Amino acid sequence: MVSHMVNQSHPLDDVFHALSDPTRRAVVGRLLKGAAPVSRLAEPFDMGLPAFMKHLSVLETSGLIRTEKRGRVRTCHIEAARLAAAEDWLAEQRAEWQGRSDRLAEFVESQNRKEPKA
Amino acid sequence: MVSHMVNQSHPLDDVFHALSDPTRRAVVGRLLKGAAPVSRLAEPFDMGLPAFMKHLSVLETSGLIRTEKRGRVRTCHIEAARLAAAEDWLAEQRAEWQGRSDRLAEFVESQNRKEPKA
DNA sequence: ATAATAGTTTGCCATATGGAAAACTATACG
DNA sequence: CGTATAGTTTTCCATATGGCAAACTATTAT
Repeated sequence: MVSHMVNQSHPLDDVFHALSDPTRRAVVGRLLKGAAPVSRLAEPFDMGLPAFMKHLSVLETSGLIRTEKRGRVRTCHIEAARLAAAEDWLAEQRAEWQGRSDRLAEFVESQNRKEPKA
Repeated sequence: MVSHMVNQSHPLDDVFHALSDPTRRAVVGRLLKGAAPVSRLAEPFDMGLPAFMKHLSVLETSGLIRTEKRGRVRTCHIEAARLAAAEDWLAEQRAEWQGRSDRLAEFVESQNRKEPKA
């Protein structure tokens, strides 16, 4: 139902979602070693082509891969910049966390909450 | 080195899935700045507490946060190590990609495929 | 003791996801 | 031409996700 869904879909939503599946992470890992056509990519996996194509579709929607069809063969390539986008977000978060000087103080405070108002 | 075949169920599934939602990423970002109780965390979001608790549950299952209840207040903390796990995976992938010496050749080849039959 | 607070549990609903099987399209190949 | 190959589309199904409202529990606060 669209009426109550705000859906400000951030591109990172799709990237992280794409990476949340082991098949798709494996495909990414494979494509990082070089481009490959659909059926060769699908070989290692125990599922039908239609199911596998859905994974490719999720990856392509996320921008992690791009594909092009020549004749009857669709070749898939990695789009490393998208991977970098995810890595960048994580790096920013880590920087935020590492930059904090009051993490210990915060822990102490959380202990103090045992006594609500001192 | 486990990484060249099909991955089965992996904790990374849960971490990336947790990060694929903007509400949950925002919660992570908030918690990186300091621990907080459920209702304070929930304040910025336009949804009921039950829905919000589901997000917290996803985060906790992923290991990205941990929570502890004192009295009637449940305090949530970030688990930065889990964030690092995701970042590490991405860094490994990037290293793989950056380590390849034939990326340019591959790119040129992909360009050539646009011309019918060299 | 009562009431407010902070979460939690329980139903319920619409949509998305991940898979299968079957039928189909479009290119190669012989 | 006919046939194998490489994808694609379609239909169907079970489960998961993300949200709501209402009822409930457990702790403070008055």
